[in-house]
Amino acid sequence: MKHRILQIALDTPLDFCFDYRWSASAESAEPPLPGQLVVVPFGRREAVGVVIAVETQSEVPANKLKDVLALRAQLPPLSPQWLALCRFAADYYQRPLGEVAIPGLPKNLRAIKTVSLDRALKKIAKDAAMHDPAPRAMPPLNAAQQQAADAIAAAQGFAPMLLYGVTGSGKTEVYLQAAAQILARAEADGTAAQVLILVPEINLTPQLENNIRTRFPGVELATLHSGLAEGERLAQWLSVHLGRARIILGTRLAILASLPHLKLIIIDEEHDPSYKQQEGLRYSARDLAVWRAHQLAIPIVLGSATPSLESWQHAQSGRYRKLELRERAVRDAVLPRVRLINMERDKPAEGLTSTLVTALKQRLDRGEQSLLFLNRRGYSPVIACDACGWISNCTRCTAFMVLHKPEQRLRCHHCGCEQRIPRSCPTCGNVDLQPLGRGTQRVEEGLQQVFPQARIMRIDADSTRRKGSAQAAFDAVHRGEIDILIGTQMVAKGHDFRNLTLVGVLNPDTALFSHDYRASERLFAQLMQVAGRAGRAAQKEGGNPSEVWIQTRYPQHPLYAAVMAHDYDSFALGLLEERQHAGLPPFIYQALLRAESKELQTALDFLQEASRAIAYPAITINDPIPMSLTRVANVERAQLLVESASRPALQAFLREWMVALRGMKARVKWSLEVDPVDI
DNA sequence: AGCACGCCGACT
DNA sequence: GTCGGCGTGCTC
Repeated sequence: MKHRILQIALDTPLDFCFDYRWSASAESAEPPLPGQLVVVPFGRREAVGVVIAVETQSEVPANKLKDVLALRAQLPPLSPQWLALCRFAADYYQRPLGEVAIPGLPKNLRAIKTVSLDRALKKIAKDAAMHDPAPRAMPPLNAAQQQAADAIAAAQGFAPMLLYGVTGSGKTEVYLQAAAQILARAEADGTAAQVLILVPEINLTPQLENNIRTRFPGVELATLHSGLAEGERLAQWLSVHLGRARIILGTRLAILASLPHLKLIIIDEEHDPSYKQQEGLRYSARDLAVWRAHQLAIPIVLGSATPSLESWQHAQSGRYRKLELRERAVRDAVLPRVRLINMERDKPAEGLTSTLVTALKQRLDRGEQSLLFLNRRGYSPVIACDACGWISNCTRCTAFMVLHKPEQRLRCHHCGCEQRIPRSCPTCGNVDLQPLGRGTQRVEEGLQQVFPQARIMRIDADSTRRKGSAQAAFDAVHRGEIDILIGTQMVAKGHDFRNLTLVGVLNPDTALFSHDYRASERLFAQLMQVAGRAGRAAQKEGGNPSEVWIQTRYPQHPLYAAVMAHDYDSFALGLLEERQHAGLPPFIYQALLRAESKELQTALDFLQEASRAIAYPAITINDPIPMSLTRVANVERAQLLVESASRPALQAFLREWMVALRGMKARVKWSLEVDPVDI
């Protein structure tokens, strides 16, 4: 048979594959294989697609069928397992297969013109040669670490494990030694093995990459994240796809990579919200990773000091095996003492209570470092006129314009629009406009007044806009050139500041009363994480223990009691009980239909119609409501929550629902999110 | 989503 | 007279 029909997945919103004719030619007599890339004519343009199936017939009328233009034969086919992963993700998140499979491929492979893989391959070889072996032994583990590493390495088949360890307990060492054991065993057996390590944000954990390189001399390491340049991305992706890279360090997008010899998956800080993609295909890299481990029958490690309630629940029920690290890895490094400052009694000036100022002063006198955490960038979240009540609303969004003092501008954090700070009130002319509230810039300014001699640095998205500037800033802290660091959640993650003995948390209370039921879970994780920055080195003989001070107006709140006791267990138990009573995840499953339009009513009407589109048992369809941030960039947004106690029932409903919605010819832009995290 | 076609308003 | 606004329809 000289002719075949190829079913091709293309990156379009159309939810089906396209059939193309393939004819044997001089250079390729054999038909293509599923998983190969092809160039095809598509409408009036050309597109790169993935071969899904090779058939002998098509249901498409012969006069509509077009010929495949080119086969990317130089690239080994993507594996059936990879195609199955894409198919699962497409099904589960209700997106077309091509939209899952294609955008994750390097741009150079998706380009119409042929690329030279040779150049990329030479680059890989050169990079590998650059890191010559300078062999270093693994540091000794404590008993709990060793037990965990051995358990991971000894696991057979699909083995999901929750590595629950306090901050600074040395989870990374456990990952690396388990990986070393698995790689060594494969080498002894003469088989190929790859270990995938996912991290929330690669730029915030630069030590890890160096750590792996020195620990695994001669072992090829690939990194996959969105910060790579195109040529680099192709080289890294190829080294993984061709099975050369043995350790793959990546962010969430790495879970969709071709990993032909995958034998172990590790997800560091598994609770971190960054594992959820928040646009396009809204996947959870953690959930896909668990599916992938199940598919390949391999172990997967979910590591955290404050696991997601989903994973914790699985560990409690026995579905995941729980491995625990209860102590800090560095001997004599103890957990910091966490205390509260009642802001009703100790009134803050410049955002700082006298207790915190005294603690900062002590650190300055002793030559130790301090970290202040405030999850709000800018100078003040809003400016207002005392005389007439005007406030700096964004004209395009239901949000305030934030004052950015260094640039002398008001800026909307949602639509990005900016303006100069008005000299006087736009409505009444009053020249005395007041900044209300406090962001990192304002705290930095206040600190400079209180401690004029101190070396103060601010780290947030604004201060680190230029590439590499975040790294430079963190390096300065590590070199001891900074006394007081003030920052947003950027400073809470991963960094191991050895001379840091004080953490101050300035204004965490807003999350206590959020409408988002996950806010307290996130706040707890954030507080534990930032508290964990203190006291990572061994405590000096007779020295003072590290301290964490939390400024709050609600010192009686149970969340703070749990943070003070470093007691995730009972905090999680309480939250899970609440969630069960309230019928919330992880006890039920959700999907969210969003609609946007110039007119709010149009969006709500569409959702109302959608809610009546089909009837289905065991499904709760709630009323459409405007989103909490209703208008962004002059677009009104509304949403409709769908719930079920059964995941299969929800999946079956969504499949039928999507068919009905696509047939509705909506006048709005709509999208579906499965397992939403921000409601 | 792209990318075309198509039918009406205001510019050199 | 043309340039260009975005409604509508198609992609094997």
